[in-house]
Amino acid sequence: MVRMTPPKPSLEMLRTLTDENVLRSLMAHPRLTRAEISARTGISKPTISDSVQRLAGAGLVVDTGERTTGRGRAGSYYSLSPLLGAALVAAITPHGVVAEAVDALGHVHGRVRTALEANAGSQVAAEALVTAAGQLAGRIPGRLRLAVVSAADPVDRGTGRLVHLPDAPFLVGDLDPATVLATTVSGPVLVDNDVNWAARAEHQAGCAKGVDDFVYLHLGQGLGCAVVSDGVVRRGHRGLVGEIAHLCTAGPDGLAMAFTEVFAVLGLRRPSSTAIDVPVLQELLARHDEQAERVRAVLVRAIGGVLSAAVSLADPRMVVIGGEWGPYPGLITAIDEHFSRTPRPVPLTAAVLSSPELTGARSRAVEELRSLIVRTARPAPEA
Amino acid sequence: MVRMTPPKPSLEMLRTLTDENVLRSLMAHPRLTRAEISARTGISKPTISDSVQRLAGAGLVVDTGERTTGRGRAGSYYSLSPLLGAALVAAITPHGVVAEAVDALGHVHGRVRTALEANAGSQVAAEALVTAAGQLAGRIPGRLRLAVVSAADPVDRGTGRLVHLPDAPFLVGDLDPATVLATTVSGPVLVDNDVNWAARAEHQAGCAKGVDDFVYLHLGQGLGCAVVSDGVVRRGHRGLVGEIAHLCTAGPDGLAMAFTEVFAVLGLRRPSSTAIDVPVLQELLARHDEQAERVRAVLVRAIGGVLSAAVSLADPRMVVIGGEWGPYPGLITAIDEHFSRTPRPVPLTAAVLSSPELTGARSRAVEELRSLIVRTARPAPEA
DNA sequence: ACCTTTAGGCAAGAGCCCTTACTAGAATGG
DNA sequence: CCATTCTAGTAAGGGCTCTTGCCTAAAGGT
Repeated sequence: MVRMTPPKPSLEMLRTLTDENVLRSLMAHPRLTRAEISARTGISKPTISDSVQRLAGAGLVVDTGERTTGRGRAGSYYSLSPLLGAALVAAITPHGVVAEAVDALGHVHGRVRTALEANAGSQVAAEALVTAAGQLAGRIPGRLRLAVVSAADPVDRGTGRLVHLPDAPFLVGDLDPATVLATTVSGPVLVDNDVNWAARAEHQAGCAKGVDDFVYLHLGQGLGCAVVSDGVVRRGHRGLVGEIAHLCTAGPDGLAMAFTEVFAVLGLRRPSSTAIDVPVLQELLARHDEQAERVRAVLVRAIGGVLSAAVSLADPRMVVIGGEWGPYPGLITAIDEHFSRTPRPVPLTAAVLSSPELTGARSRAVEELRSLIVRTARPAPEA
Repeated sequence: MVRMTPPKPSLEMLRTLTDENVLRSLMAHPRLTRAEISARTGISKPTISDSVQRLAGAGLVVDTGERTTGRGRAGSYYSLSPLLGAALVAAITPHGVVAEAVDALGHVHGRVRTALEANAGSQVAAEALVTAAGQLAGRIPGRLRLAVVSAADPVDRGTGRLVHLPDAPFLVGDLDPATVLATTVSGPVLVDNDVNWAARAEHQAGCAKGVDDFVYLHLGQGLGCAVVSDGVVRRGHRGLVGEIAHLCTAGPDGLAMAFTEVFAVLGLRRPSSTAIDVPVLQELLARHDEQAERVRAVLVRAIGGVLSAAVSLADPRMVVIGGEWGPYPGLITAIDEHFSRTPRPVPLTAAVLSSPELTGARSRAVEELRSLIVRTARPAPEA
């Protein structure tokens, strides 16, 4: 359903729109003269001058003091006020926390890495997150106005909390980023799982660039996937799109079973855990004896079953495979070969980005920060 | 990615927006005085008067000649011009063609039904469609400005043509509604399959009203489903979302096989066809002997496998079951019971609407016609 | 007959954007 | 050194839209 009620027209709306044009121009280009903004937006010079004056008065935009050089009169460069603040981008995995601050221009202002011991627990992760956020907050001129968090666990869409699904590993553990960051970050905290952010990154700058419908299959310690439909990562009602542990597929002897169950039967799960034993699996994928071939064939068919579901329910233009062991060279070609014999084959590609979850979260953070700035025509109070 | 470049502000834009407010008001209410429009939109009376005068001059709006009665000065009623035309809504199944004309108010102006003999072929269906469209075009004051077509086959999203997938029945047959209707309909022809339209209908007015994430499972002669995500029916890259014939699920003896294969093994397909034999299946669902129970158990488990895929990849808030034999009372409760023992159960409901595909297509037609009218009201963007 | 109520019109005013024309200032070229 | 040329920015005026406030017209109630 499209918007039923168009917005009420008013002169204030026009002014706001002009200001938005100016701000967006300065977000795309670090410094511009009023004449350049005018040329870029197609809005007349006097109108731009008015808007810049308004925005400068409100503290959103500052005269940098720099001047143009070259023929003609020197122009004054304007840019976004540094006090507009930044967004926190954080990725939490069982191995550690990575956090950075990013401003409305998309520039990264600092990066903090905290390693975590295995099984350190969500409490420790939460502390590492807060510490990192605090350090970053001290390094930037403004304050942290929002946060975008990637977590290596399913995320409840409504609450932003990490959720534990049956028979799926709970890698990070019970954690509520919004609560944890409430004191350090003044605005909204957006949380999603790493696979979804990775898919976003591959969509914007990776192997799925420009592909508006694709599926990203993550094969690592956990099993997950992301569904990008009409250019957007779809999350579903609770945010659990792509939690494929229980997807019905083919196991050994052609028996139907849950995807995660296949790994259990093959002995590829870590002891007393529902997580995949990645080292064992990688070692197995490297071998070429008969037993390894047999296991690999089972895996390929199981993954094929998952892809048949993805093709049926998402109709992707391509399938991207990522994760710790998914893009293993021999595996992809084997899946591809199996897949090409199915009734609806789809091109298969390995993910190409490193730390895609951070890239994806960062792009969302920049987007969100920009729209926050445009929405609130108000300067961030000094830190 | 949200819009990067906001629209350029101008007074013309305000005027256009005012006109759109007026038109949308008159689309929601058949006749209104200028004062009523003003009250409804919150825009001042003089502005509305200007706009109505403009639109009346352009022929989009007409003074009906009627006047208000009651206290106070009598006001003139205005309404949309009947010459604005209508949209064609058509549903094509192997059994026949149903077509109607609908105007911008959502009123149905005529309905034509043409029965088709079994296996009549797509040629005959195309002729029936053209004939029906021609009849309807003669019954309305304006002309047919667009068409929305429902077809009981998968539809290619890019071309609007019906496509034949391996191992799925090709019920209507090779048909290109856009070409067929080119002479009768002056504008765009939107085509989608009946399951997607049915899901749209259930979303807007049926059992999934207000539910922005759900899955509609169609169990009839063909097997299909629709995925509604974030309030919109998702179609995927080629428009083949929901073509679940090859989805890997559990068959007899717990063997993994394609969904449609289960029916083949159970002997529930029509002879030398990939279509489900609905009468046989219905008869079987009504029986209660041991063999029927056994077959039913297999079906329930197979459908359960499909639903596990839907839950994993779409995370619906609910599952709606429609189709000729899907909403069979005993079947739904059996699926529900089986489903409730899975790790991620989701509420199950039977579809409630009759001819949902027509309802869904009609609502899209009205929406599209309205937006077409609003678009043509604004000055044509120069080439 | 008079009052109340409502639709609609008119006039004044403010705001926003645009065009045109002008001024200011910096590099270039003789 | 001065004139030229080119560009940034400003000023003035105009057109357009929306709003407020007041007025008239017309119908119903008292």
